[in-house]
Amino acid sequence: MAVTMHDVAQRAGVSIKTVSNVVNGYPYIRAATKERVEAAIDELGYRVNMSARNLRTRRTGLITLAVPELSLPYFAELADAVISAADAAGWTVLIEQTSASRERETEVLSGRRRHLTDGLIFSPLALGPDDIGLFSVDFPLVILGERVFGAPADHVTMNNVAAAKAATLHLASLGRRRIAVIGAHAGEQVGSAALRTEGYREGLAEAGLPFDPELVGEAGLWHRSTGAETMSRMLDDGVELDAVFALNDALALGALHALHAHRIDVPGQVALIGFDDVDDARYSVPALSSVDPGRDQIAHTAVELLLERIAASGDPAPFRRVVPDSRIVGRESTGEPGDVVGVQPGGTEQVAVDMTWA
Amino acid sequence: MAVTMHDVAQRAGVSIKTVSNVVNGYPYIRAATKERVEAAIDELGYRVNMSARNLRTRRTGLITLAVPELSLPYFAELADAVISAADAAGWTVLIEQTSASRERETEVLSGRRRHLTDGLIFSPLALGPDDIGLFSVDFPLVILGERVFGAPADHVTMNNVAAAKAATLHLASLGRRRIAVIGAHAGEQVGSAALRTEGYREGLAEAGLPFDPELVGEAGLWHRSTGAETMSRMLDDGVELDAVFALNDALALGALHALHAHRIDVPGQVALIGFDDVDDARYSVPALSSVDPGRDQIAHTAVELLLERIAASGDPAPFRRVVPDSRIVGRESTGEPGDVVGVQPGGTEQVAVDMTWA
DNA sequence: CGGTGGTTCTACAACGTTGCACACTAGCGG
DNA sequence: CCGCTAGTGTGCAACGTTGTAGAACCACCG
Repeated sequence: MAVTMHDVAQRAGVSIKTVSNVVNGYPYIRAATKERVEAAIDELGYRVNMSARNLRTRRTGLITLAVPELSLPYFAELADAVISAADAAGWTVLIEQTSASRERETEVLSGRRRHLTDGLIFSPLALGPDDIGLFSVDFPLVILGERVFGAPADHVTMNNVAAAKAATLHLASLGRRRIAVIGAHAGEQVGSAALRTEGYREGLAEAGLPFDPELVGEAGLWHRSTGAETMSRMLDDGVELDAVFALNDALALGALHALHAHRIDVPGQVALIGFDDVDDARYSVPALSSVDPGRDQIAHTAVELLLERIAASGDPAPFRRVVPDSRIVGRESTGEPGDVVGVQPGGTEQVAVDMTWA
Repeated sequence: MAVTMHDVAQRAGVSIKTVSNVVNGYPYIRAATKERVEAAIDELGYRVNMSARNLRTRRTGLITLAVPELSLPYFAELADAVISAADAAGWTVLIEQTSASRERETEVLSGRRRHLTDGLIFSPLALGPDDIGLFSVDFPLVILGERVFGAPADHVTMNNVAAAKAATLHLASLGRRRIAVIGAHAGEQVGSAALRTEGYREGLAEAGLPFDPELVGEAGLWHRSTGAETMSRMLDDGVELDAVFALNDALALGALHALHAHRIDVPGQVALIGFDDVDDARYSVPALSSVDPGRDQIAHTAVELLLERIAASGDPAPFRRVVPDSRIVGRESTGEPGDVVGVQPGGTEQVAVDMTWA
């Protein structure tokens, strides 16, 4: 049924191995031979059988990207960027959705699908520092996000604290004194919520503004709906505020909805800034100011680090932590035209871990 | 290095084939033997080598979903739904982004990656009826969308004309007389734009409203930016209108932005409805009315049809065309609370094609 | 006691490819 | 004319799994 190298070899009058050599670009082949083989390939419509090649070479040419959900724009855009970056390097990406459940995130690290691909780029949302043992794996792994630090793996993250501080200071620089935050997670010590809230407090302090617990809006899930609910609750409770820092754009867009429903003008009465700079931000009404954490660079770097690990399989090279530059993008919701109004530099750090690579 | 069935067999004191049988759930195995094998598997941390299994069984357990771009929310949500549906059936999805380019769409049908998976769910945006030859392929294929009809493959589509007509009639039922459309493609005979514009004209006719070319806004790409530009242009040109039907939600959200910039109240002065019912629609300001084309059902059906084809590989079963029910969802942008205000039924059609299945 | 049928396990030969080692040719310097 | 190198092509043996066929064993029936 399917055409194999054997068929091609027969038709071109050469050995199977020569066909293999042609297909793989082995240099020492006479031009005439190469042409004959290529002609036979075209005529028969031959395609390499990936399963056989993968079995023989112990490589699949695939990498996995594990994210909570594609219907969250931040992750959809991240996936887009990762797929494009991998594609440019000749690799193919398989996406796993974890729904941010512990069970599924654990499965990503050890489940049946693990062996389908040569490496994993993983953005955990349920697993945390207590699960760090799970991340000591014997395959190339790049961790994304703010939940797991110090695992024996490369890590691409963002400068959450600095960027959140800059966002808060930006609101203060506009003359706002009652700056609320939306999306906090009470009592959490790790993760984006904790880090960004920390940045918020640092920003307040530097601006000489008091921290007021009343201005902290909790929201476990960072969805538009929870952003709207939290904002509504604060407004209904009569909290006085003249600016809002939402810990991501979905929350911000939800909050915007609620502000509108309460007939509050943005940015006239309340200035609003989000975090992530998803595509939507540009087109909301009014356009949403946001923090661009360097998503494209994150995707690009993650793929690059992973492919390096795969290529160097076995080398106990030191693990790296990379933090891209982030930017404050000012748009209508803070009364600006849509420019980058601030940059927080990132950097790269070598993390020597005395753990060898399998 | 890696643990194989051979190692497990040795440890459990059975043959390799018995390990294989245990792993694959073959029933005639003594409980004691099975336990011994399973213990050995656990102790050694054995995982089946997919490449070898795939080579032997001529199946990969993977299917491809080819869409233009994940950063377009409609496709991100479609991908989410397809991955979930496939996952529930034990299959894994590989996503290809085509950027809606002819070259990449052609490659999806015949490129090097084709052989990585057992079947393809393909939503073409560049290829059209003239390329129908390309769709006569010898592998399981399910086509999505409105660009290619009559190809020898299963097809899941939407009732574009009926739904667009219903959306237009809905605007008319609110008393609007000058209903504009945004996103038309002049001169095109196929694709979503042509079908939805056709539905728009039918709706006008049924409502007894005249068709006015001035009310037709062209927009090649269906992005927020083009929606905003087109809407702005029409308003700047002084076109009189009291309602807008945008051919997708991205256009609608862009148009909303432009309407706001022109200080036009929605829905007070202009009622607005989109198409696709993406998640965003619920959270714009004001919330956007839209047409839900049955996205979940589309994803679910596409996976189901594809897996059936894969299972029945070789059978020349008649091809099917499936059209899910679509719904008009009325929200604030048409002055409604957020309910389904109309359903257009779909259906299934058997398409006998005298072409056998490879 | 032979035959029958179900159960449990195994040996062997693929699946289609590539790594390795090697054979052969031609050219060239010594 | 020998030995060496560079260029060109081949045969063989894996890679780790499963399909096929059948061996061995155990009741149980007539």
